[in-house]
Amino acid sequence: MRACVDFSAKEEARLELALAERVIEKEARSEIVAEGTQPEHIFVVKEGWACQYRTLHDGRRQVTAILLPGDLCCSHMFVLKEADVSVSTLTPLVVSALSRQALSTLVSEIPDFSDALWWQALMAASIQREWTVSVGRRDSTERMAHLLCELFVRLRMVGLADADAIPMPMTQMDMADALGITNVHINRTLQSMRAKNLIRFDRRRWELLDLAALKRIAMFEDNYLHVRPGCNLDIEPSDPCVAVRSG
Amino acid sequence: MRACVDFSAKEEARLELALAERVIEKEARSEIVAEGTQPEHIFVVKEGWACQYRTLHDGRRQVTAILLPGDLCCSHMFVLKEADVSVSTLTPLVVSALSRQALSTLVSEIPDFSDALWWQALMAASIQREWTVSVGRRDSTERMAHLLCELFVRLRMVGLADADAIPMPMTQMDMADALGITNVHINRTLQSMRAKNLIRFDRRRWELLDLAALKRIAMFEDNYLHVRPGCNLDIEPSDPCVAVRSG
DNA sequence: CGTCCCCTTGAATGAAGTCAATACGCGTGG
DNA sequence: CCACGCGTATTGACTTCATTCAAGGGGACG
Repeated sequence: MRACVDFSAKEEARLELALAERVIEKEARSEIVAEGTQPEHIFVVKEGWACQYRTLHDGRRQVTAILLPGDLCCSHMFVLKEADVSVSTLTPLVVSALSRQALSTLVSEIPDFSDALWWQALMAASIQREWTVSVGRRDSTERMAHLLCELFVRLRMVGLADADAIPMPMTQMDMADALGITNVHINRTLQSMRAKNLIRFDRRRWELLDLAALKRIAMFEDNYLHVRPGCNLDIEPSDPCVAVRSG
Repeated sequence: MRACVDFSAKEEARLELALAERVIEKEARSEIVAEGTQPEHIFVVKEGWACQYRTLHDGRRQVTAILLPGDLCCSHMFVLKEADVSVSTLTPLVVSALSRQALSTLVSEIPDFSDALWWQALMAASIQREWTVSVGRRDSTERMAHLLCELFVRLRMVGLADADAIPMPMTQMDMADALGITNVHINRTLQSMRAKNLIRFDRRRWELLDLAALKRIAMFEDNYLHVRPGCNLDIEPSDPCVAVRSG
């Protein structure tokens, strides 16, 4: 599922079995996890997008992560006592729920599973760091460009992006809350980017007209997301993104 | 060392032994880890402060974490391929270095050590998320207040803060890079906070004159940092902060 | 006693926020 | 089919917060 550790066929099957155990479907724009509660399960996103966010007393909201297919949701909740973030769907969502029990069973049955969990957690932390850098030190255009590059690479890794376009279910309001900008200013930023022929959109499909320029503007680093050398994002996504275990 | 898991006396001793293996001292304002390199060790801070940051091409810098005594530095580097951040000391620093080997030995010898590592990683991630919220949705005064509250609580947990004051080795420049603000504006923010009798400083010792007000301004949540109920920050720090393992 | 780094201050500028009005697309129900 | 409502996108005018640039101050240290 996540291209980080190469499981054997048997392990893969075991994993699939566990993930098939309890599959849940949620409609678009519904809350999965509420801040302050102690969720029973962690979730693995199978289809659709979700976002993780914190809301301040006065209503200000900051999205802290976008969850795409293959991502884990709230892996921290079994160690920390309660959720410090909320999670809501952006699109209709299909997730596998894993109980604490199921998780520890997997850890004991699949030798490399623990490594996979670590990889995923550290990856998420790395993305989180870069988001801090974005909101702290990039201006609105740079932030937007960085978000688009990140989403492009991540979607590409799981075969959900064309060579030059991505689906975009987020509203401008969602983006505003993700980038720490107001929705009005997001709109203006997007317009200026469209005027420069960097992007174009038709409904919920966004074309990245000049990916190289976007990366340059965003100061997007290719070693970000620790993309495997064997994982060539330029080729068609149908081509399997071969996982090579480091070390 | 980290108040998260209660080790037995024997385990504690084993841990101390490992940490004593290779102790390194660094002078103030020196680089420990450079972005892009693959460090040989992870570090446990014993004394002093350090900061983790990313630098963009054009020199803009964003501090992504402050490392205090008890904190782990760069635990991700054994899983991810190379450092995606730099780390520099703020004060003279004493750290224990652990090789990958030493780390995995500890994991196998101390049953709960892996849990401790997880706790630390998820804790760091939680702080990182809150920093994203800060730079994204808090104004300069709120950010500063939040940083001070966070440092107060974290220092208090390791017995390094008085009831109403903290040491502050960071320059206003460092704070600027941590909060995503310019140093000039940090200065103005601090002055306005001093004028409101929220803080006062004498050299590198900062008094938090009205912690309740600071928390209110920062919208600082007490469940942030997942402070254990048994860990009362109001009492004297000399009083041991008893660790209670959750679950 | 000079130098360097850090802190402080002022004036001008700029990026993003606020408020408010309008437009658009889409599904619902009359 | 059209009117309506609702959420989202767009636009303009104005304000605010923060940056920029530039200059001066103050303490530590050689």
